[in-house]
Amino acid sequence: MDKNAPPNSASTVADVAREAGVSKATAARVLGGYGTVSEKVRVAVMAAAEALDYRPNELARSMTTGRSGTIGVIVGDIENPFFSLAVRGITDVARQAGFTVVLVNSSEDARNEEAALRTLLAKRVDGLIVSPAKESETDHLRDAARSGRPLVLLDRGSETLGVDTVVANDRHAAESITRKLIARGHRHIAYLTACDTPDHHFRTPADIHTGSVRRRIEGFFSTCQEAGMTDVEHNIHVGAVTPERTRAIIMAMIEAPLRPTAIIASDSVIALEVFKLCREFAIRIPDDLSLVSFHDADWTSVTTPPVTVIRQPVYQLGETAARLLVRRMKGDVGPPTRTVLETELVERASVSMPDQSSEPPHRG
Amino acid sequence: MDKNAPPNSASTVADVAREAGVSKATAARVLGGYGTVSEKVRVAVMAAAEALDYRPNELARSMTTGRSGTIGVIVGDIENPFFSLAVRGITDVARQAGFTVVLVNSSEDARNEEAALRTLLAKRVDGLIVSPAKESETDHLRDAARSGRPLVLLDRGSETLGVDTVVANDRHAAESITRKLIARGHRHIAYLTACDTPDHHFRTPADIHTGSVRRRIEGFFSTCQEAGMTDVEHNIHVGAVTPERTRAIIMAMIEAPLRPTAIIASDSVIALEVFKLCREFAIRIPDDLSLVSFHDADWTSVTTPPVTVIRQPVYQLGETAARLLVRRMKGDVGPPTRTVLETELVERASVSMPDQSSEPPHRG
DNA sequence: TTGAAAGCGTTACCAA
DNA sequence: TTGGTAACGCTTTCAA
Repeated sequence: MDKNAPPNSASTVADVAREAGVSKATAARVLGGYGTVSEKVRVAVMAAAEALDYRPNELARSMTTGRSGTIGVIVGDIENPFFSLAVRGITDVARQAGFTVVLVNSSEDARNEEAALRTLLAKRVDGLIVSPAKESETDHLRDAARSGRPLVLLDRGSETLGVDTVVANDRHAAESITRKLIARGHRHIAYLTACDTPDHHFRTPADIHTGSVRRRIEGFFSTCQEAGMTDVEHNIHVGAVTPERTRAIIMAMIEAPLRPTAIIASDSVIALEVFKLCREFAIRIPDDLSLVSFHDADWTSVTTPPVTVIRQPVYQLGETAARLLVRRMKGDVGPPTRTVLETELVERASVSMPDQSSEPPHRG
Repeated sequence: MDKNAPPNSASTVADVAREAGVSKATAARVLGGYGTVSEKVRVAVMAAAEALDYRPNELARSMTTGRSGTIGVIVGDIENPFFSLAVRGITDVARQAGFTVVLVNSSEDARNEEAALRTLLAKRVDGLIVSPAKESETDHLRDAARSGRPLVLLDRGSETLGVDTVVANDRHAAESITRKLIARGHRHIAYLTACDTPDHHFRTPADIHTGSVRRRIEGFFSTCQEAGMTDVEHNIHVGAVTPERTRAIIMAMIEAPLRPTAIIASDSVIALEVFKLCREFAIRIPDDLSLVSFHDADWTSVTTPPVTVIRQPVYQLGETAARLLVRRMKGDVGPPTRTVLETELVERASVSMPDQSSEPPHRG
C-alpha cells in the first residue's frame, strides 16, 4: 500500500529493486551504469526508478568509490576580478570533466587557508587548486600533497614544495615594464602592493611571501639597481590592503620631498585607487604621474587616459591549472611541473617622459 | 608492528579506538565531540588520534547525519562583477555559519541550471541559493524545493514558486531613472539588456524571463508610456550577450534615423561596451549620448565623464540570501518571504539635457 | 546475467 | 560512563 505513490522520503536502490522485483545488486547495476544487465531488466528497473522518483545519493557513492567528483579551490578573494576570472577558467574545465567546484575564500590569510584545506580534505575532494596566501607557510600544503590527492598551485608557487604550479612570468614582466619606464626617463618609480609585512615596511624581497608579487618585486628591484638607482627599497610600498590604506600610502608618497614620477600597481584594484585619488587631487596622468598596472582589468582601456597594463592570461591560468589537475586525478604520475604563462605589455597612454613636465621645479 | 608509525592509508575511528584501547563507540564520541566521556579516556583517544594523524571523513559523517555542511550556489557567471560580489557575500556568511559553498556557473542557461541542481541535490547539499536563468522554466526549482532542502532565490524571483526570494527593487529603480531622463528632456531612451528572446526582438515584458530585468523593463516601459511616448518597445534591445553582439546593437541604434539620446544599460558589462564604442567613434558622453547603468561597478566613478548609475546592494543581496538560508537550515519553517533591498541613484556626469547639443542638426 | 553479502567510516540507539 | 551493534545508501567481490 505504500508502493505506488512516490514516497515522502527519498527512495533508495533497495526501494527501486523491490519495486522492480530484482535484487539490490541488479538495480544498482543499471542505476549506476556499470556491470551488465539484460535489456528486459534494465527497462523494468528504469521504470521503477522513474515511478519512485529515485535520485542517486552521491555521498554514499563517494564513500564506497573513494571519489567525490569534487575539486576544492582556495583563492584569496573571489571579489577580486583576477580571481573571479581565474575561477571561471577553473569551473569551465571542471564542469567539462564532470567535476564540481567547492570554493573557499582565504581572505589572503594563511590560517584561514589552513582551516579551509582541512575542511576540503575532510570532505574528500578529489583534487585541489590553491593560490597560497604565503609561500613561507606551506606545511598544510605539504600535508595535503602527502594525503595523495593531487594539488596544483595557482599564480603563486613554492620552490621547495615539489608540487605542480601554474604561474605567469611575473619577474620578466616586471623587468620589462621597469626598463620601459627607465627608458622613458623615470628615475623615481614606486611599486605598490597589497602584500604586507609585520611592520608595514619593505626591506628585501624575502619579506614578501606572496610568490607572484615577490617575483615581480625581484624583477623591479634588480632592474632598478642595474640602472644605478639607489634606495630602491624605499620605493616599494606594502600593505595596500584596503582602499583607505591604499589612499594613505599614495598620499604619503605624493607629499614626500622626492615624489615618484611613476607608480607600478601590483593589481588592478590598487591601480583604480591610484586613479581615483589622482582625479580627486587633480594630479594629471601621465603629465604629473605615470601609472602602470598589473592585470588588464576591463576598465583600464576606458579611462582618460587609458592605462598601460601588463596583460596576464588570467583565464588561461585557471584553465591550465584545472586541466593539469584533471590529468593528475586521472592517474598521471609524472614529476611535478611548473608552467609559466607569458604576459604581454599593453601600452596605452598613462606613461610619459618625466622631463616633459612631471618633475616639480625643485630640481634645477 | 603496524601500530606506531602513521599508516600509509588514512586512519579511521576504528584505528584510533584500537590504538587507544577503547571501543569504537567511545572513540567516536570524543572524536565527534558528542556524548559524554571521562577525561582520562578523552586524552587517551586524542593522543591516539594525534599519533595516527586521524582525519575525520566528512563523507561518512554526512551519510549518517544527513547533513553535509555544504550549500550549493548557482549563478549565471562568476566572472560578472555583480555575481562575484554577491558570491562573496554568500561565502562570508556561509563560512561564519560553518558551511562551505559549492559553486556552479549556469552560463545563464536553464538546462545547465537544471543539471547543476540535480548534481547538487545528489551531493546532498543542505541548502541552495540560485539565481534562476529563466523565471518561466522553474520545474527543476520546484523539485528542489519539494526535496525538503531550503532554497533561496537570488536577484531573480518567481511569483508562483512560493519560495524565499531576495531581490532589489528593480522596478522602482528603473522608474526613477527613466523619470529623471524624461525630466531632463530625453524623449528617445533606449534600454539595453543581455537577456534574449528567440528572434532577438522585444515585444512585451513577458518576453523577458529574467526576473530582475523584466521588472526593470516593466518600470521603464510604463514610465515611458505615462510620459506619452509611443513605440517604446522598439527602444528596448535584447541579446547583448557578448561584446560583439553588444557592439552590433549599439551601432545599429546609433545609425538609425531616430538615434536615441540616452541609453540605459542593464548591467555594468554592457555599459562598459557602450563606453568603449562611444570613445572609439568619438561620440561624446553626455553631449551626444547620455548613459546610465545598473550596478555601481568600481570603474564607473573613474571614467571621463563618470557614469550615473543605479547602485544596488549587491554584497548585501548575497549576504541576506545566505543568512536567510542559514535560518531555514536551522529549522525555521515560517512562510516564504520576499526581501526587497533598496537601490540608490548615484548621479554623476553622464546624463545631460538633449536640447543642449545632443541632437544632430537634421532636426531643425 | 543475476543475487547474496561484505564493506566504506561514521553516528546513534540500547544495554550494561 | 562505556561497549556492542545496527543503520546510512551505495559499490564490489564472489558464487550461482
